[in-house]
Amino acid sequence: MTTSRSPRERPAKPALTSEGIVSAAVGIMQAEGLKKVTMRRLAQELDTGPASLYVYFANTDALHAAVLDRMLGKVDLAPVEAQGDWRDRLIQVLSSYTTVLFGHASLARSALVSRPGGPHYLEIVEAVLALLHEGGVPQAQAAWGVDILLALGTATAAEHARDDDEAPEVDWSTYVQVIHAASPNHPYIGAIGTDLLSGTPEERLQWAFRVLINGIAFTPRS
Amino acid sequence: MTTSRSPRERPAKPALTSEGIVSAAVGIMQAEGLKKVTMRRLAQELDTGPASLYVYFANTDALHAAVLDRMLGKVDLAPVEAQGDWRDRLIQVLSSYTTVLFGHASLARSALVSRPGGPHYLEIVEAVLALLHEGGVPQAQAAWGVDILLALGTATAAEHARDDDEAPEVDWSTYVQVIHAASPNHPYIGAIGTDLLSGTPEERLQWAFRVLINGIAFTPRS
DNA sequence: ACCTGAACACCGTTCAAGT
DNA sequence: ACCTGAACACCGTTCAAGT
Repeated sequence: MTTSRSPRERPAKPALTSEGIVSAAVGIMQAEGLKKVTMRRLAQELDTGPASLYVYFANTDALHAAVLDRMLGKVDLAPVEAQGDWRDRLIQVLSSYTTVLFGHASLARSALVSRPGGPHYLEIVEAVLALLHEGGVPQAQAAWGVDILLALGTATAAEHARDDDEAPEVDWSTYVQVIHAASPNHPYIGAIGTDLLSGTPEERLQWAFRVLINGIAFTPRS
Repeated sequence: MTTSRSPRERPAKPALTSEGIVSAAVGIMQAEGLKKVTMRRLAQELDTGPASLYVYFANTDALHAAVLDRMLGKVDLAPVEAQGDWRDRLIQVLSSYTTVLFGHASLARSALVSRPGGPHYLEIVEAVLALLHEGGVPQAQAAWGVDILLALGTATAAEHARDDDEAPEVDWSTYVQVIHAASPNHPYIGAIGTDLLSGTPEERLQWAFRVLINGIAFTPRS
């Protein structure tokens, strides 16, 4: 009487699909961090056993890669079609990419492990290539340049983003002390001092993107 | 009769020291990969219990960071004092840094997690700053530039290096198929085609370093 | 083909108790 | 201060058996 007629009373256990599994995984990640997105925890959430998930994902890395590509769907590619300097619009796309990863450090790290190749990642590659083309960057340089631009965004996110469940980033004053202590034996570090660490991650990354765009545009290949 | 007089028969259990623990950890890493460098496995190697190691390292990440800095001692900084174009010598130092990380992908990944700050890392930073100074790169640009140069080396190693115990890198032909499949909807990817993936990681990284050096030298901050 | 329970072989970290 | 055994709370992955 309770079970067959009224699926709302106890939500019917939904059939497993890759999409559904990834959705559940994203849910866990947003609530508790990627560290908790384990085969066992996910199976529990889906009311099944861990072994069932291996029908859809070969291993935990593959699962994380699928979560990553799902998240990359949030990247804002509108600047490609917008008005304005191509450099600025390229930086907007790259910043959006980085921002998505910034929210989940461990996700950025997984992007380093299994080079992303999902559909959303390809959209981003296409967008970057379109903007480099608009800027008249020689094709050979654009071909190798995309990779560098995205890799630097990924690496920055992996370094600076912190998941909720992780140890907090080391205190700034700790670094200042390290630099101060290093000064006697390291004259160049001493001379530059705290400017080594100045600026927000965002400011530094903006400059880094500009550096790369200039370098890619003006450095011939071999 | 056997134990007290002749330590060679059964090597005396050495007292624990940070240095000794790291040495044992490096040994395990070289034999079986960083994945096996766990508190439990290491304790077993040192003939003690896992809890003992927490006197020296706050957690597994801290242990891996110590292993990383030990490895960074192998980076060849001689080009700093050598003759020749400063750019070429800078690339030599950066290549040496990357090569050390290439041997152990998971180590490179750990460098992304806990920004390295050990003594050997500082030596490398100092070396890079010395060469940028020699090249007349403005100090503000050098200050932020070091970080980018090393981060790109780290990221490249994290992406391309494979540990023995890991899944092998995805087949090149797989990527070619992905690109081919993407062509209809992604004109720029289609136009560039396999040049997106051409070259060895080393060739690409050499060019990337050149791109960065040029960009850093010629892109003013703010 | 898809799903499952149960098992194997591991983990990190803490804590109370010892020296 | 340093070291330890034991415990708690987890993991990934495989496999034989079921539907």
